[in-house]
Amino acid sequence: MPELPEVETIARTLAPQITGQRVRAMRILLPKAIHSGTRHLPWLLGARITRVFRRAKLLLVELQSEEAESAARAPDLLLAFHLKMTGSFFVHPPKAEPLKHTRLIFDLGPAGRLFFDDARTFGWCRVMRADELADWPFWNNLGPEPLELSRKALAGHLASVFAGRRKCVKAALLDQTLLAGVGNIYADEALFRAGIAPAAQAGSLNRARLTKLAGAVQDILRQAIDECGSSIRDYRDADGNAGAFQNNFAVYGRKGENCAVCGGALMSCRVAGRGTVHCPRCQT
DNA sequence: ACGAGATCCTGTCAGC
DNA sequence: TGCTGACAGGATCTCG
Repeated sequence: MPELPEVETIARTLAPQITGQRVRAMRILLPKAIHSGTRHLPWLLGARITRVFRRAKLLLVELQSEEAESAARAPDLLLAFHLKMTGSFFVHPPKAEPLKHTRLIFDLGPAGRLFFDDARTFGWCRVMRADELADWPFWNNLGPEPLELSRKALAGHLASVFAGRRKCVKAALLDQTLLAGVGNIYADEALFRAGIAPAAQAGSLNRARLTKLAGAVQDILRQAIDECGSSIRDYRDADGNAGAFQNNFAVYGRKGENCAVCGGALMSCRVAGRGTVHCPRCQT
């Protein structure tokens, strides 16, 4: 379940392996993994990868088509991947054949074959011209990056987008149009650190509590990036390494265990349709 | 306009 | 031992 820290880690580990390489061929093993239709696929052939980066939970691969390269124009193509729960990348040797869950293969010639694997098949890839990004509603509706704002600015942003909202704060944190990158794990962890009950109404939180929440979200995301993300079951980065932040979880996956702060039992419930663990004594 | 719930999908695990 | 059902969850869709 790659959230912001996991996608960031994947982008950082994948970039040195594929930047500068050309796409020689592409193989689609699961057609529904391509969300954009196939009209742009031919442009990918011969295109050179110029950048690998992240926005929200999207992994973005920027390319320069052969046509743009010969005309000395800027990179003009973009692959946008959403890994959803089980998407992963790995660069295999040049002749590697697909694995059980391989959905897409990008043949990079002597540099190897980039596999997009995804057991649960929720993940997808959009193939776009770079200038089509501005017309993509999903992209346009994304909220700000939590680590690109100061703590004060993030608190102010939360105050403004949560104002008047009756939905619970956890659902609001998971809403990518309000804030980008936070998923179920880091929402639970941030709410615990901030001492806020997941079911509290978003619009009911005062400025002091929102400031605490803003700090908790930023701290948790920074620490998780420092530890290369969290590995639940099968998450691996593009070097095949597991993250380590799962060892720091205070609540996620710890239902029934004792709260590290007050010693009371951690409770499990459903909030916003998601499995949620919290400490009823520390979070109000 | 907003919010809640169902939906997609397959691997894993608890319980019988 | 082997089967069944619950569960995991991001974004989208439908419905109230």
